[in-house]
Amino acid sequence: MALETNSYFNPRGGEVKVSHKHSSQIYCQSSAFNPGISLAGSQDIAFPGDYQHVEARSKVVPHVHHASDFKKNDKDSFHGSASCNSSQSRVSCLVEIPLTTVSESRLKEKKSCLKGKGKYDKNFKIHCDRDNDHHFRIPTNGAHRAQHKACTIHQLRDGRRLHSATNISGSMSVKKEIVERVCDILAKREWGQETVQALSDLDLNLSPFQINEVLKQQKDTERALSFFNWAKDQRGYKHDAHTYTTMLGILGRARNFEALDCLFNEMLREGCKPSIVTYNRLIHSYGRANYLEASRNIFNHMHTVGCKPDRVTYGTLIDLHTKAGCHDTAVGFYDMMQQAGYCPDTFTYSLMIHCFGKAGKLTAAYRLFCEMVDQGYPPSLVTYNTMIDHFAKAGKFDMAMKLYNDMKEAGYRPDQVTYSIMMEVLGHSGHVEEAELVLFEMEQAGWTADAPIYGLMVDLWGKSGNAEKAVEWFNKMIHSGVKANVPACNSLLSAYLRLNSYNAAREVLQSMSKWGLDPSLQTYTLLLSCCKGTEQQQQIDLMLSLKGRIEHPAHTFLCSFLTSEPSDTRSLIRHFFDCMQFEEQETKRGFADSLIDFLHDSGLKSAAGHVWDIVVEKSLYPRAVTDKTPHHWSVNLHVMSIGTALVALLRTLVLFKERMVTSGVAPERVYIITGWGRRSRVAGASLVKHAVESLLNSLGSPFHIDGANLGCFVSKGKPLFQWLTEPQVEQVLVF
DNA sequence: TTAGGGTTAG
Repeated sequence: MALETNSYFNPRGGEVKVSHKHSSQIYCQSSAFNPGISLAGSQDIAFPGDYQHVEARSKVVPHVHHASDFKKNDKDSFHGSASCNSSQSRVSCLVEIPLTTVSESRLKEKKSCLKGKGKYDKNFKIHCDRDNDHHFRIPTNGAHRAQHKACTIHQLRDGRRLHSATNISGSMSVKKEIVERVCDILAKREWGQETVQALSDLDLNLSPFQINEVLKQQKDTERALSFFNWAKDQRGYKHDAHTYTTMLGILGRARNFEALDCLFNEMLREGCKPSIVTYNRLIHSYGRANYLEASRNIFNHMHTVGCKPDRVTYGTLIDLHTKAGCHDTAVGFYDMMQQAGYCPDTFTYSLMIHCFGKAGKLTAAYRLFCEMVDQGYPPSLVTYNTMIDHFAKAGKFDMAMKLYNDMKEAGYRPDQVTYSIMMEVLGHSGHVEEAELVLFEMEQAGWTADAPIYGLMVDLWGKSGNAEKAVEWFNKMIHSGVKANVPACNSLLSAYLRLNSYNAAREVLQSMSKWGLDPSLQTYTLLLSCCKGTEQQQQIDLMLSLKGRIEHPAHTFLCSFLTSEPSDTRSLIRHFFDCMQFEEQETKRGFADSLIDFLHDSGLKSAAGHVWDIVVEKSLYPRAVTDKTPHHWSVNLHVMSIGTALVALLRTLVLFKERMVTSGVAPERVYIITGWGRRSRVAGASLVKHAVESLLNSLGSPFHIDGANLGCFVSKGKPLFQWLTEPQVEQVLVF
């Protein structure tokens, strides 16, 4: 049963749709216009006759939607109303549903009507998609299905054989029951002959719609694919763009790209045209697995096949590139989106605010936040959380608090993310006890602490050097019935390693093993970053003693790296990072940073250099080496450890020298950005900066601090080139 | 016909 057109209420891009979703449902939906309100709710009401219930649902308006009981009137139709209210506006729709039983042929000539009328506050306007009367029409074939439907439901509940789905297509609840039955069969056992038999016993001709509903509920990839292939073999059945898209999404989520490619080719071969959603899912699947180039290739491919990217396509690409640290590319996609005629909405604005914040461009982020408000797009809870986080991490606590209050004023209640942000900021600025108070406040507000929240408390106390409090919170987590997870164990481990309490650290690792928690790449990063100083060998032993149920690639890698001199270092490193393809870039960067620092510290400079080369090749440091302009080159060592910063600097200087030799042109200026340094305790006293400075000074470099930026060394290109060709410098550069 | 896609912290 389809509604031909909707009534649109559109104050600031929000809309209210009233649609006849199905013969048994009326659907009233409103979205996005009030900054203060975010949650959805729905209300089902009893509805006599063929129409089982009317649903008034709102994505935005939480409490006030209303749908009246529909009453039969003397014109042989039902009438009633549905409304959505918010503090700023009210929308209500009067609906009238004729209930005349007509023949199919007559239906085609004369369609029954559903009339809707909008009422609204004076501040907002209603405009209608098709006509000014706010009329919308639905075809309906009335009550003659009711009898059949009742019979089918009865049979389903009876557990007897079902009618063919083609005969019972009229009822949503029956469709749901069929889907549930199929899902039950799939859930009961591993895929096999029994499953196939059980499915064929149902004797159903499932439609692509139903197959898709089943697929959406499948958690197990293999099972989903088996079901998908089973469906394909059913007589008269053909997958459509929806089922292909859902299956592609499942394979993408499981990172099974071989099967994904195969299925996509099959889709094309079968003449099933990929939709915009198909392409968006492919872009997302590849991108989340760090195959960013593949994502961009799909984006380009869309143009060649005439599929115009939409706001979601651009949003996905913006998000992926932000996560990979390629902020400039993300901004490029944002510009492209606008050139393609899409103005940013709340969602896209939030993505870009996140992007600018991650790129360290707080002013640009806030400018965009203000722009979005000016443009009439209310910030969402996510937008507020993001902006608060950026301000807080930059130490602008007054602005963070202002936005926090604005957010509450706009009607949002802080959620777990908001509380986490507040806790983290307090903890990292030395106020761990206040962070505890925020956690209690969170619990009073009705949220329960989960493993990540407990883990955060463990982490904060651990980082403040208080392992006792860290373990106290860890135990609180266990006692509250929350299962420990790997990050929480990592935090406790880190607390002990920080204090050189190796026995306690070993106990944590043993507990992890006992609980079946396998060490993660972060576990190895932690262990590696502690392997320093006089007790280095003891720490290395601890690290190498670590074993999960399945050996982590980092274990194999570090063993072969630390126990003997590997024959082909570069291919070993490359192979390891290939194995880490699906890890988050940030996580891999953390491991690489610890590894290079460790190798540099242990006098294995050559190996450290190889690791740097390969992580650059793998785009783990997309922002490290950039050109401000063609004549202004720079290397950014801002968030690196000392060892990594020095290795990166020397390698980049070699690169700059090669570029000058090849092009025969020296840049006007070259910048070395050290910032305040990740390891710095006191503002302005960056350990990275001092390490870089002493290296440059010891070699008599032409770099110097220029202007107000104390964290930036500058040199002109020509004297730099001369310096780089001096024998004692060349000697240092080769390792 | 119905349905399918993108965001924040740890």
